[in-house]
Amino acid sequence: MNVRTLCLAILYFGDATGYEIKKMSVEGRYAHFVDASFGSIYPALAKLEADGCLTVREEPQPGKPARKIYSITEAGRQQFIEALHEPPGPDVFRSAFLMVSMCADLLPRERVAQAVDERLADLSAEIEHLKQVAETTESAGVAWSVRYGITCLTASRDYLAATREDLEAIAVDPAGEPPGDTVAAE
Amino acid sequence: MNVRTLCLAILYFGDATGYEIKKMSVEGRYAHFVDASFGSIYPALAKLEADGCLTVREEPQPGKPARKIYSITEAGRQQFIEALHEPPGPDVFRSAFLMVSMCADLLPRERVAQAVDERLADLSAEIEHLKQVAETTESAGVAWSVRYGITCLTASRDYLAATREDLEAIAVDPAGEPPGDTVAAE
DNA sequence: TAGGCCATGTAACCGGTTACATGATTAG
DNA sequence: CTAATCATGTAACCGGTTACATGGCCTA
Repeated sequence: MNVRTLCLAILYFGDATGYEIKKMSVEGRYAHFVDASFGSIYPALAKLEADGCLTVREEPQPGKPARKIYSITEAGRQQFIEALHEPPGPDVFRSAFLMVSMCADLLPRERVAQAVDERLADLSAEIEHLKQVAETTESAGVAWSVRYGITCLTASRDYLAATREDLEAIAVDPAGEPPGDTVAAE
Repeated sequence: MNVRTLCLAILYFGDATGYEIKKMSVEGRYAHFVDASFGSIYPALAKLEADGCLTVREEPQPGKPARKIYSITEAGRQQFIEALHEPPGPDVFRSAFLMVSMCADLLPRERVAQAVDERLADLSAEIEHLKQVAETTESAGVAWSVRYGITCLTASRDYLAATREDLEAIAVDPAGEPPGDTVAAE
């Protein structure tokens, strides 16, 4: 999924400015597709408008640059539906935490514990966020997706909370050998 | 996590060639960090060697280019441990399936069912793969990580299998209005 | 009064992919 | 006979990020 399609997706469900699209792609319920920056969104919107997929309406604001509110056109809707029909690539999960847990035996216990705390906090925050989305959405598809997300994230959080002791026990003893020495003895 | 660190991680646990690193980063237990291509791995290994993080040993093979087997040096180990101490970014989950499920009401039921089938197959394949890794690993950290992964993926698969009817019921009736028209009526 | 939020946009950069070049061996 | 696997490497490209430019309003 590229920024172009993301813009189409967001605008399918309502008008928005580039600034709002950025926010939604980072914090909102569109956060699991591509996290686009201004440097990619503004050019994408301009291109989309030139292609006839969007229309703009400018709303002047005293002292600020005018808000450029984009609306999707029929051509834009069609392009999005087409994109939805394309075979989706496999889901991608990239985790720096996983690298820490795989290498727990190379790290001091406190470092591993810290990584677990952070991951647990991230997980809880995301679950809370999804619960808020669940309360505000009217779309059945979004509601199903949110329940799915909450289920997966909760399973992850619960397992991590229940087994963190096992993971932390793998880490090197802070009083024992300094990190690296155990394996470095080749 | 960039390709450089990935190479260091893989070579920390044993010598390998660029070709083998590629395979591990796509299929192996390193698949959840960056999926690097040859075009990024070979230059990274050359740079790493120039930086004194790796040593190479060439193993000539009749008719094929010589295998260049890389080994990590003490400097390389230190750099990897340092990378492990850096604050890891939040975990990233990117899903085209999620876009389909969120927009289920814009798609024909068969399209949604197909996406569910594919996702279910991906999930099962990955669970099977992790079970195989579990049988072969000797590292306690890898073993913990694999159990964690199996737990999360199983929760995901089970919930999807249990609620797929709900999701498919959201899709547009194939006998009814063609996709797009329901919402397009603005 | 400092910092964050609003709001747009451009240009340089960069990390990665894709395609290319080369070629023997093995499995279907 | 074809396709995949092994095995290395380069060059063009591209989609995205980062940093920059501008500036008023609101909150701590």
